[in-house]
Amino acid sequence: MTCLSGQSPASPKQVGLSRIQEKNRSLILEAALGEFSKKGFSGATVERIAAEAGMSKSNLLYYFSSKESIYNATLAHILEIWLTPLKTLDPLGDPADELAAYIRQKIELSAEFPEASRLFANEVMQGAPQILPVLQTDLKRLVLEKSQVIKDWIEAGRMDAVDPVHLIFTIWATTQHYADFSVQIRALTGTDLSDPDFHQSTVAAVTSLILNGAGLKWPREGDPGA
Amino acid sequence: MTCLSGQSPASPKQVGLSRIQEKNRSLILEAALGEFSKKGFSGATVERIAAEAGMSKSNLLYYFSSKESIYNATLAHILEIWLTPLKTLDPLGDPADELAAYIRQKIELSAEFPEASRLFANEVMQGAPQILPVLQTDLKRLVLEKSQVIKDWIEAGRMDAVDPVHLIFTIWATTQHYADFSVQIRALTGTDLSDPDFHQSTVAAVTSLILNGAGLKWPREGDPGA
Amino acid sequence: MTCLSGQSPASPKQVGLSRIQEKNRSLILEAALGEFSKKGFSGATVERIAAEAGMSKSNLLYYFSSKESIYNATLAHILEIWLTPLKTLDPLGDPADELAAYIRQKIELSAEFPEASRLFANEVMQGAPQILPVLQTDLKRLVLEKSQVIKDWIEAGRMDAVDPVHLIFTIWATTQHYADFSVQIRALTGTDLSDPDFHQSTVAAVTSLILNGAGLKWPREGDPGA
Amino acid sequence: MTCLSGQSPASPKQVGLSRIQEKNRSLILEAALGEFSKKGFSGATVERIAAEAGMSKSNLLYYFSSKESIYNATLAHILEIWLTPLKTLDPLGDPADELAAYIRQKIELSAEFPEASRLFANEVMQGAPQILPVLQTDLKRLVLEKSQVIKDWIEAGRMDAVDPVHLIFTIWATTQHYADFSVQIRALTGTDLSDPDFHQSTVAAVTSLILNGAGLKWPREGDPGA
DNA sequence: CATGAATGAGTTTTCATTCAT
DNA sequence: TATGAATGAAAACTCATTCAT
Repeated sequence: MTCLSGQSPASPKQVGLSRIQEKNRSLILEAALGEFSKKGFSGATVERIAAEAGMSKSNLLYYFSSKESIYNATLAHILEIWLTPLKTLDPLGDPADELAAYIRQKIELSAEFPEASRLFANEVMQGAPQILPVLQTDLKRLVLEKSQVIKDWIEAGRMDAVDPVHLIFTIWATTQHYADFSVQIRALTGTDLSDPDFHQSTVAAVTSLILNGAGLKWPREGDPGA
Repeated sequence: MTCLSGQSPASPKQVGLSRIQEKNRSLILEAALGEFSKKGFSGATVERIAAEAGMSKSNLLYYFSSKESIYNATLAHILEIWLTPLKTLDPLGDPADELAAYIRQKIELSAEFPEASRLFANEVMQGAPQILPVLQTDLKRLVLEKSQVIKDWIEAGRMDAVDPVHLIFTIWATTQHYADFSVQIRALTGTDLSDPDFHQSTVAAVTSLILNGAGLKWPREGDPGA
Repeated sequence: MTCLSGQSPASPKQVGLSRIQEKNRSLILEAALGEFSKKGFSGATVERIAAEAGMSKSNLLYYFSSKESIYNATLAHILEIWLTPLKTLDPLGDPADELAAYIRQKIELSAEFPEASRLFANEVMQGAPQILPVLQTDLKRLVLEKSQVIKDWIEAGRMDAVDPVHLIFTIWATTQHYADFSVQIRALTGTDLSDPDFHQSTVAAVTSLILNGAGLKWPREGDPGA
Repeated sequence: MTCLSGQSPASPKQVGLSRIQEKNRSLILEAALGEFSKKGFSGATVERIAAEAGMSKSNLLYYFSSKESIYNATLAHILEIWLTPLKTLDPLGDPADELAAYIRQKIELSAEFPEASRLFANEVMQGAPQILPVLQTDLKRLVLEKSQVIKDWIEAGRMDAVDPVHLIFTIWATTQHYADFSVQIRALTGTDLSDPDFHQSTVAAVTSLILNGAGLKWPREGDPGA
């Protein structure tokens, strides 16, 4: 993956981090995710991140040499998680099963890591200043690869001729929307993905819409609900 | 609509603004939309907005008494545009035509006002600090009303039994995605909605996916392309 | 009197001011007195003075060319009133009567123009940047003259040998205190000079203290109260 | 005492301040007293206070989070000193001795801390925005208590029936006048309390006036001068 | 005589970052 | 590792004053 990791501590003598270093870096990244996703890069402050991570500003800057490097490390940290589900789309599997599984996984990510979703959305919306290279290389490669998988399914007559890239965009858009716009969703419905019932109805509705839209029967005959 | 307008200049004697005031306010709002959507609230600076609007910082603050009031006025300004399309969904029309028209309009908005879309997304993602009340009242009322329209179509057997709210969310998510994530889209496809071809293929793909997903045949028999 | 008057309007063609000019200058001075005495020179703003005077900032600056010139005019305006009572101290009168009358007048001024008193106090406390020359010339001459009057009374055996200057300072200090510290007085007693009863008891107490302190019987035999 | 202290630095873990903190806070308060008493709250600038205290503006704001908090801390700092003398008025002592001592102490404070006196006067004259609560509680309690002492002396026939509150006000007014109006006093007499001779003559004159005014012989028989 | 529009200098405050220990 | 102390650059906002009409 194109390098996006934050700098190492000032004295990089040891490659292997000590126990306490490992723990503090992790505390910082967690705190940073909260702050950056809530306030954006400019709105977040090093001081609040440090406070949230339970350490002094100075100490935080011992681990990450600048605000930007914390931000980059945070992005790098979530990007991995973010792109994993698509990788699992299996060309040998059944199109409906594969796409349904993908959608389900994406919604699960939105439910479990809404802050990561918002951080990512924020970064991209502001022009992807940090991760544009990653998008242009790694993500592009992945999308091309999986588009081919879908194209193959289409050519094999196993689903309708939907544009694979638009299909992928639609899945991203829909699943991430439930994380990114959760405040709006809660304002309109009184609930959001953190509620298991709403989570389940979301998975059902989105999967059904997209799969049927792609000419795949869903839910399958005799398949209850999900 | 729940009030969200920015303050008027110092002497509000006249409701109708003078020519020059009208023009300057409009210049400011345009500049502010650019800045806020690109940098977020905290990242934007009054100075850059003023420069972009072609006036001094002080003069800008003569028209809007604070950064926040510029932001609110900008939000109020776009909100109207933003909510209009859904209002046009006609209970007496044909479900497929109505939904297709709605999707097309939303994508057109995304193409024409991507910055407005990103500003709105940003606001909601940060917890909708300014517009939450509007979401909870006006938008909620509108969504409930249009959900009922869809429900009626379903009960009349004119479309599949998709959850109306999820259907609306899916349309929002998908259409806005093309504005909000245009940098990512451009990184992956080399183009975006500003390209008429891509615009058209997006409308076709999204409409087809969602309408077919809702059990509505699309494109109709003998309907070429769109 | 050493010159301290504010500048005349921009076009000084006419020495005699028009009716409306006269009225506006007077409105401004009144408003300025309120503002300056409440907030001090730096804390007062031209805008608030203008608002209080019921005109636009620009118009106010048509009458007085700068904030400082308003301030000077205000000071000049009150100084006359401020120094008048001492001038009336009559060498031919009875010491007790004269001093009692002076004290009564000073307290009346404090009651009627507490803002003027505070403005004056403020100016002096900040080093009398504007009126120092007046103090050094006009006021000094007056004090010397009236000190001599008191000295004469002392030499004539009509009162005790109190230092005339300290006597004058004591009268100033005491009488002005009731205006300048009225907030503290109200916090401690629940009332102040604006209450006729308190006004009267103040006159009685202060006069009695100072006159008896100077060896003058007060209140006189058979003189009820005052 | 009703709370009026300024905030502590960022990490308030330790109640006891470090050596360097103690020193810097004290430098700041001293500089602030000078600035605020000379220019008033609005006229003073954080930058000048910092310069006077020999540190950068930013560092000053590391110790006090805002201009207002410096101001409050400064007020709190002087208030203690300010109210102490009255507390020493001893009901068991001789009225003349006690009052003379009180007057002497107050004039000494005026001589030693004229800036504190002016700061206090300024605060009260502007409506006591910060210390009104202190006046209404602590100071009021103290004044009531000491008024009773004086009343007892009067009832015991040890002094004339002067209103105790007015007596206290007169003492405050007179003694503080020599600090607050020292510029005027210097303009009129060519000297002020900083001159030992003038200091002494002031003590003599004021004490004599007030004590004799209250029916107390002063100076006592055979008591030379003071 | 009056006002709306515009501005530049100054002021408070925030904040990432550096320094010393 | 850890932190308190210090700082400079930038940002929002204020306000007296000027300009044009």
